[in-house]
Order: sequence, then structure tokens, then C-alpha cells
Amino acid sequence: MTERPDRHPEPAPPAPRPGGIAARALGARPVPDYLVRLNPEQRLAVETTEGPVLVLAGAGTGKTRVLTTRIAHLLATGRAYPSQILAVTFTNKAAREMRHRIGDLIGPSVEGMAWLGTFHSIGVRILRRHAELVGLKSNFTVLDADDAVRLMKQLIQAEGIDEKRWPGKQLALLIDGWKNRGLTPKDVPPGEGGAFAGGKGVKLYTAYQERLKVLNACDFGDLLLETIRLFRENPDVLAEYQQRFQYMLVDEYQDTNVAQYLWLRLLAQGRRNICCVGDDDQSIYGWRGAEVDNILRFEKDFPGAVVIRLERNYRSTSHILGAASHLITHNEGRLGKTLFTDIADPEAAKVQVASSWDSEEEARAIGEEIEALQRQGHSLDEMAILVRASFQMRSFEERFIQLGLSYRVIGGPRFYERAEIRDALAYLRVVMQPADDLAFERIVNTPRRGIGETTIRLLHDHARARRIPMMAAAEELVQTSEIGAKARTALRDLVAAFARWRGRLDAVKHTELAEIILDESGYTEMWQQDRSADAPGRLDNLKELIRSMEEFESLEGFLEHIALVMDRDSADTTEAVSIMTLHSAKGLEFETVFLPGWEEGLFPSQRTLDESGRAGLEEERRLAYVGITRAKRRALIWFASNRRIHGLWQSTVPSRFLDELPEKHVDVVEQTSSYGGYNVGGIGNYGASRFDRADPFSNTYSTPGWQRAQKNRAASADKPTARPTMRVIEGELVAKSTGSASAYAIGERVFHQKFGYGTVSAIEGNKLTVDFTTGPKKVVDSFVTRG
DNA sequence: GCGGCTGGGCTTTTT
DNA sequence: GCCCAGCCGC
Repeated sequence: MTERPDRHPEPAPPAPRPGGIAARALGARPVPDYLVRLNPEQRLAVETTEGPVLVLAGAGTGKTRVLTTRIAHLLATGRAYPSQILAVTFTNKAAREMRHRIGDLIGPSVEGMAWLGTFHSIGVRILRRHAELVGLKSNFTVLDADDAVRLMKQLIQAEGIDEKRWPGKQLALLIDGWKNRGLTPKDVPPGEGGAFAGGKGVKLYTAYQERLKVLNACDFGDLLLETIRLFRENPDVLAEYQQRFQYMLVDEYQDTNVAQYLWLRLLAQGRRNICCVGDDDQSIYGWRGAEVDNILRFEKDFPGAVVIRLERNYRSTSHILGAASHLITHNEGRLGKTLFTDIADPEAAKVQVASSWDSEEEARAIGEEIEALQRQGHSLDEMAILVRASFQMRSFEERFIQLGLSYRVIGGPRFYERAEIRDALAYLRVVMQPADDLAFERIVNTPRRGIGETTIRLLHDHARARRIPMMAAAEELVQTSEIGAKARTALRDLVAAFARWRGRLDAVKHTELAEIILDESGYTEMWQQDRSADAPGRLDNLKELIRSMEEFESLEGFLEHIALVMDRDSADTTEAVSIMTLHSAKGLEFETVFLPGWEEGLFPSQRTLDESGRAGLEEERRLAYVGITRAKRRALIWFASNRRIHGLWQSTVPSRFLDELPEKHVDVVEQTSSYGGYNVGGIGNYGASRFDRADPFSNTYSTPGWQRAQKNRAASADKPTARPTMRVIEGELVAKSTGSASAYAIGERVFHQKFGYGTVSAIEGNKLTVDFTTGPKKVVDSFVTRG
């Protein structure tokens, strides 16, 4: 698009009034060069420092530049100290990137920006300072999604609900949805509580929240929700932060959910210096609670807000912009922007649309296209394949392995989500916090020590009856006959080992201690003995974990960091094609972008259409828009006539989005050949592709690439295996059994589930010696009833 | 307590 | 068609 829409941003007060006192005081100082590099709209967005500002920044219009320059400007002009600026992003990656780029502008003083981070990391920071006001202790644990599901599973069991019909994961999704909308259990609309297990949704939500408090833990949603509650119930605390945050900046505002919106609005009500940057056309997270409405109603919430549109695109050719812009006009309810570029590029290729017979041929054709580009000297790093769903990645991986083409899959489980990392962290968590039951239960039988379900249930019951953590329960039970001899010895050794490791916390460097723990626990050995293909990779990951601990002062600092901030590692420097989902491509750019799988049902996704109707379709269309606008010079769209979905081959219909592309910016690659009675489309002749399968006698699965892929897949497919449990923090205080007297008396007749009837012959704290018919046993009083 | 088998179910993903 | 979880048999 080259036509410039006749739309001008509303005038805003420029910082120092020309000729005014401030301006004179500034003297004839030249415009700083960080401002000279901006276009007029960007500069307005940077210099309109006071009052609410909404920057509608289209794809590739310099959004991050505006944000970072704005911060640099606030600091350079002395409007705020680094510690008085709140800058929120959605991902750690974005936060890091921003910190880095601000650092380039202002130098080391960027270190003072204590409040640059994700919603969650800022939330946890605020919450730790005022934890007691919301019923937590400042050392509360942040549970990740996996821990939360385990907890919910347990509550579902406790309610006697059929776990198969009502899985914990589903409840987690439901509660997460409520939290995204800022709803505490009592706020959930009456109609919605029935959504789970015949009306028990809200009850379980309530129980879950209570349990979290007992565990002194928060889940991700609470980091926002509890901060909101903190602010609402403590106006003085809110006022303190409103005062502190002289200027607020929010990135990717179109992705905020209701909870984040409420959080921001509370804070912004103070100074009202809030600048939100976003693009309604790139809102693609509605399914996880993002509210485009937040961006659409900004002007209503902040009367007098200045709205600035950034429409000058610096990224893509006019064909790419034209195609994307035209496609997105099919959406209703937009704020409306039209991207344009001044860059004249007569050589630029139109957006290419091609078809293939099936997904395998699609992969072959794209593979050849990539190799052709590579031969022309294009870097693989500048090419990406963006898919709608991750199952599409497979055919590309397989093909690229055959070709020996190096690729990189972006996304998937993060480093700290891998089983071996979570296990190692669980050991460290228990050392730091013996009362961390979730961590304790995770590793109590990893590696296998013969402590099975029966023993764990005993520990569990005892812990619950005595209101103590499981570690303390273990300490007590190993002194009794409650547990079988084998398990008892194993458990006693484990408890002793933890006491030993804890004793060395101050004496040994934390990285060394971690190594000692992993060795002495037998955890490292477990993987050394494992002969499966991915075991070496896991050992590498463990080494990497220790290495990453080096950057931290202490174990404590490291653990706090890893729960919230640790990203997947990607020290991979070899040149490679990127394969990722459209969602994870947001914010990135490549010279060449391949967009396969544009078929009805897949893209737009049938499920989205079924679940969300027109709104869903529009979100899918925005996803298409995001995909096309990732391309700087070449965008190639593909669709297959046949695709295997859920194992079944289905013939498919081209995506409706194809017909929504403007003819003048698109080249349709006509079907060029046909083989054996069916059409084989594609760029050039890929017809032979169906016959160029690997020799059936050669084992393509033994190539190093394949093995690597298998290894990665196996590692990434890993789900933690430990079972759910609970944790009782205050129990720590009563963990020593000698403190409480038993309710039983010598000579009293008691009943025990396992040993039957007996007579109490001795009492030591809460431990009883009981003469059963099978002989005298030491048992804990919580295991017997009066008989 | 652990390994092997069977059946259900299957987008997108951050913190 | 494939993967994971949960169940069953040793």
C-alpha cells in the first residue's frame, strides 16, 4: 500500500513549550540524536510524555524503538529516575530485549530499571513485599502449571469426583480462565460454576485457593489477582506504588487480559502517565483470555488519551504489505490502520500461492525452494516456516533430515519444563524448603528407591493427620513399624541425606552442593544407567543447569529466578531454517517466510470456528496477518489437497483466506504437471517427488539428524511423573514429634488398620508402642483409633 | 513396585 | 496414526 491515509494523530503538548521557561533553560541544546532517528509519529509517541497515550503500532513500524526511545527520553530529560519507570512486557524475552536496547541508548544506568519485566515478575516482586497482607509469607512458592494441575487432581480425588470424566487439567484450564478474567471464587457468575463436575467448579476453585494458602503458594494467575486484591484492600499500599511509578509503559497491549487490565488501571489511576503500545490486528491470544476490547476502550478509560498511529512500515515490500493489509480489512471491529512503505522495490516478488498434493509434497517443495534460495546465497537464518499447528512441523522435519538441511524448531517445552530439570530443581527446593511437599513427592522415589504408592500414601495420611509437611512425617514414620522394612530404610537414608545436604548449605558453594546432591542421591547415576537415546541429552541438560547456576549468588536467588524468568536456552549458533507456529512468530521477522497448510479446517482452524464463531474466524485472520507480515521480502503460501488429520487422510479445501488476498499483490503458481492421474502442484516441477522416496532398504532413520530429532522429540515429550501432594508450612513448627503429647494412655486398647487390635505398652510423644497379636510395634498415634 | 499393554483423544502458549 | 496416561499382571 502506498496511499497515505488522511489521518493525523491528535496534537499533544510537546514536552517543553517552545520559547517557554523550560525551553530557554535548555538553551540551544541540539535535538538529541536518539530523536533524530525517528519519524514524526514515532517522535510524537516518544515526546508525548504526560498523560495517557495509546500507540497503535502496525507490524514492522518500529514499536520497540518507540518504547525504548521513550524510556531513554524520560531518563535523559530528567523526568524520572530509572526506578520510577514501570515497563511491562508479556515475555521474559521481550523484557530482556527491551533492557538490552535501552542499555544501548542510555548505558549502564539501565541497571537501575528495577521495574522492567513481565506482569508476573513484577507482580511477584510486589507480592513478596506485602505478602502478609494477602495471607502469605514472603517466601511463598510460585507453582508452575504442572504443580497446579497436580494439586487440583488431588482436590478432585478428595471430592470423590471421577477423575476420568473430570480431569485435573480441565479444572486448571477453567480456573485459569476465571483468573484471567479477574474473578475470585465468589465473583464467578452463578451460571458458570456448573461447568465442572455438575456444579462443583466454584467449590473446587475455593478449595484450591484455600489449599494454596496453606501451602504458602501462589500460581501464575495469583501473581496478578492477589496483587489486585492487595491494592484494593490496602489503599495506602496502592498509593505508594502509584506514587512510585511516575511513568508506565505497556508492550503488546492487545494481549492483556482482564486481570492485567485491572492491575494496570489501578496503578495508572495515580499519575495517569501510561503509554500502551499495541496492534489490535495482531491480537492472537483471545483463546487464553486476551481482550482486544482493552485496546478498543482505552480512550474511554482514559479520557483525553492521545492516540498515535504508526503506519509507516520499515520491514516489508509493498506487495507483502498490500496482501496483508487487504486480508485484514475483512475483519470488522478494527481500530483501522493502513500500513504503507516508501521503499520502492521494482524487483520485489509478489506473495506466492502454490498448492501441493499432500503434506509430504508440501514439505518437499518447500525444501527445494529453500535449497534454491540457499544456492543463491541466502542465509538459512533468514528463512522461516510458520505453521498453524505443531503437528505440521513433522513433515518438514522429516524431509529436512533427509535433505541434510539444518533446521531449528522454536517453541515447545522450555528448558526448566524438562523432567530432569524439574527433578533436579525439586531436590534443591527440598533442601531449601523441607516443607515443599510438591517437590518432596516428586523426587521421593526418583531415582527408584522402593518407596512406592503405599508408602507415599502413608506419608500423606500421616502428614495430613498431624498437619505437618511430608518430610517431617517421613522423619517420624521411619522410627516406627508403619512402613515396610525396605521402604523404611530407603526413606530413612533419604531423610538423612537431606539433613546432610541442608547442613552444607552455608559451607559449600551452591553449584558444588547441587552437584553433590545430584550425585549422592543417585540421580545422575540413574541417567547414566539409562540406555535410551535421550539419556545423554538429559545429562547435558543437568550440566547446563549447574552452569546456569553460576550466574547467581545463592541457591535461593537461583530458585526464585528459575520459576518465573528462566527461558529456554538457545546457544545454538549454526545457521538453520526456523520452524515454528504462527503464534510464536509474533514479533519476529525473516527475509523469506513459508506459510504452509492454508486449508479450511486447519487454517482457519475448525475448532476455533466451532468454539468462537465469527470472533474466532477474525482471530484466525489476524494470525494470517501476523504470518504474512513477518516477511521482509518473500512470502510463500501453500496448501495441500490432502492431509492426514488424526490419522485419517482427508481431502481438503483451500483456505478462505486465499480468496481474501488481493489479486494485484499475489502470484498464483498454476499447477504445472500431473503424475499418474492426480495433480501435482507446486513451484516448478516437483512431480517426481512422490517417487523419490528413500530406498526402502536404506534405513533413513539411522541418520545422525534423525537420531538428533528423535532425541529432541523424546526430551521434549517428557512430562514430569511425580504425583500430587500437599504441603503444610506451619507444620514445620511442630515437625518434631516430642513436642506434642499423645492422647492415648498405657494399657489402652487400640485398633490399627494394618496390625489389628492391640494394647498400648509405652508412649513417647505421639509414638506409641503397641502390643499386637503379631508382636510389639512402634506406631504413630494418628494411625490408631480407640478399640 | 515396576514394566507392558490398551484406549482415549487430539490447536495455538506465557507466566 | 501416534502419544500419553492409566490399568493390569508379574
